[in-house]
Amino acid sequence: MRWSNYYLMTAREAPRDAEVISHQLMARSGLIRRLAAGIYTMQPAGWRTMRKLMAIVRREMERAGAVELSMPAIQPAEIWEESERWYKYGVELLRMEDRHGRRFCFGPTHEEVVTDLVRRDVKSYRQLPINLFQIQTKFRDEIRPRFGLMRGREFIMKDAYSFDANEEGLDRSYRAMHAAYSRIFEACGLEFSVVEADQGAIGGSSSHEFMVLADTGESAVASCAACGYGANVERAEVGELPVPAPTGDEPAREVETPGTTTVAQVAELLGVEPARVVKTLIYDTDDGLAAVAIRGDRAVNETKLLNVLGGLGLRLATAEQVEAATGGPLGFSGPVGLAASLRLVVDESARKVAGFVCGANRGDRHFASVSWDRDVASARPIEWVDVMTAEASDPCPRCSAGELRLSRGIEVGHIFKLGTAYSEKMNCTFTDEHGRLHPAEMGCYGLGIGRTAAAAIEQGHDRDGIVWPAPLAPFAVVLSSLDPGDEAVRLAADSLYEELVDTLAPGGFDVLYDDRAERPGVKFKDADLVGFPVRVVVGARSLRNGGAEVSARRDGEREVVALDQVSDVVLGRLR
RNA sequence: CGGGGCGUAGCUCAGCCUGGUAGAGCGCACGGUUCGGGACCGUGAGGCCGGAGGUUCAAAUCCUCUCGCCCCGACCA
Repeated sequence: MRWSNYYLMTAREAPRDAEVISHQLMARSGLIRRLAAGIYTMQPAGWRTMRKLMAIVRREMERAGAVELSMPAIQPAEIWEESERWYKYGVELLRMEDRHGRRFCFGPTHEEVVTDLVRRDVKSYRQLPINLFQIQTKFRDEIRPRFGLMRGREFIMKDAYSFDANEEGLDRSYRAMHAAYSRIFEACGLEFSVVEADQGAIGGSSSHEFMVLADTGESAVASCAACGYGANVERAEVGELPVPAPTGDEPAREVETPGTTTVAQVAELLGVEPARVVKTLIYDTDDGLAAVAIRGDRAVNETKLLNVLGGLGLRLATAEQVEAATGGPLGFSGPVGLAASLRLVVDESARKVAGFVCGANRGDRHFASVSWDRDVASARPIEWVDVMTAEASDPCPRCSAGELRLSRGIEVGHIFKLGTAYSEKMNCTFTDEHGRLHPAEMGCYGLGIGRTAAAAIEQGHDRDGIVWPAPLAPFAVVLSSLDPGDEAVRLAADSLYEELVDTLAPGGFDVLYDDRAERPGVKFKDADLVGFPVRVVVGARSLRNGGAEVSARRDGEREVVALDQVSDVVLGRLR
């Protein structure tokens, strides 16, 4: 491809709305152009990167036995009502009506469509397992799209869905996808880690996220260097925390604590460590109010809490709701004397605190030396749960040696075991060898194409621009002719271009020939900005020096190479 | 949805407070000088100052409404 005929326009400045580096560099290097919030055109060079990534994904998916198809983006409401997600998915589901008033949505994911397809085609265990995938445009009406391709409203995703006859089969399908994803991200040259994830609204029994590690990532990950445990912070467990020393069997007593509405204030006033204080939060849930108690030095993990309490959402109760539920003002709630009708869940970590301090459900009053068994459980039910947010340096939940480290990552892939959640609701059943009907065991596997490309830039860039991993670069090689007006240079560059194309094409490597009538500085800056892994420079000077100059974007290492050696050297650099 | 901010040339922005001829840099076109890390000089094209309404002799500027966009929070397959 000759740059003079191509469509690749670079810019010195990034658009004002570009906040993260990948967005800035994609915009500056002419890869993407914003059309509306979270909606982007893939310009030709950007689309080449997407196509390369999609080719890798296709190759590895097919190698893992998945079969490609293409499902509609527009989906009728009926199947979403069957799965009940028409009601549960919320505002992110872009709904619409056709001219007859029939209701549709623009698919954010395709469990319903694929389940509807398979239930019509698959009748027997002999037809299983099946794994169907597509690479397709999705739409999610994100509350806050941002960061360019990292969190768009319209975006390209590879989604796969497996159907098995039993759980063992699902395990196999899941492991095959796990392995395929690992190969994909390795092939892309990305540093990533696989962590346990929260299942969220999609449901199911198990899920893992593939995280590309980057400080700008939107997801927080907890991991243990000692044993390899890794989990999204939304889900991360915590090992045994040190417990404050027990205080003996002294009875609970009420103490005056004027104006102390925070754990820190109470702890200071009473001269105890915050871990000895148990804080009680009142949450407003789909099923009414619920009280949540946790050690005072720790934060509630609302994702875990939502999983415990059920429903679609929760929020902290208002001061009025707190007062109505507990009889005391906000800031003085506690488990002692709470109405038995009010649901009480307590984090396991608080269970081991003997003789704790808690709110008295009266203004300016706390209880001290409280015992769960003696003072709370005797009067009402308690649900012991894990709703704690993991923090850095917490003990690892899996091994005794390690401690948790928190880092940030970009979620580029997510795999789920769905089990029979959809197949039961949508009656996707097959006949087993004994003639009995069973719902299919399903898995679903998503991989963000644009997000992966953006993550590659977050991981690979420097002051001058993008440093692509070679497999994802729009072109593997840029050939810059510095003096296109000079007959000798032009002839040498032209023939070098032809030769490079011939030599590299069989290996799947492509060449962009910068034959533009631009000054050398412009060509160098553009080549660095767009980030072609290998650069070949031909100019009057290089010819005098004996040929062309070959250099690598990543380390800048240059060498002058005789013209007839250039293709071999370039090929060597790319492998 | 709550809080904050911004919409002026293709891009980045000034002008607005204190109403009176719409500006700069980059980019673009043409001419010239340059030519190995985003050159320089000259000339030029390019704007419903997001939209609507209002105040005023007069609105980019003041007021109201509205649309779009960004940030923080809430929320989040």
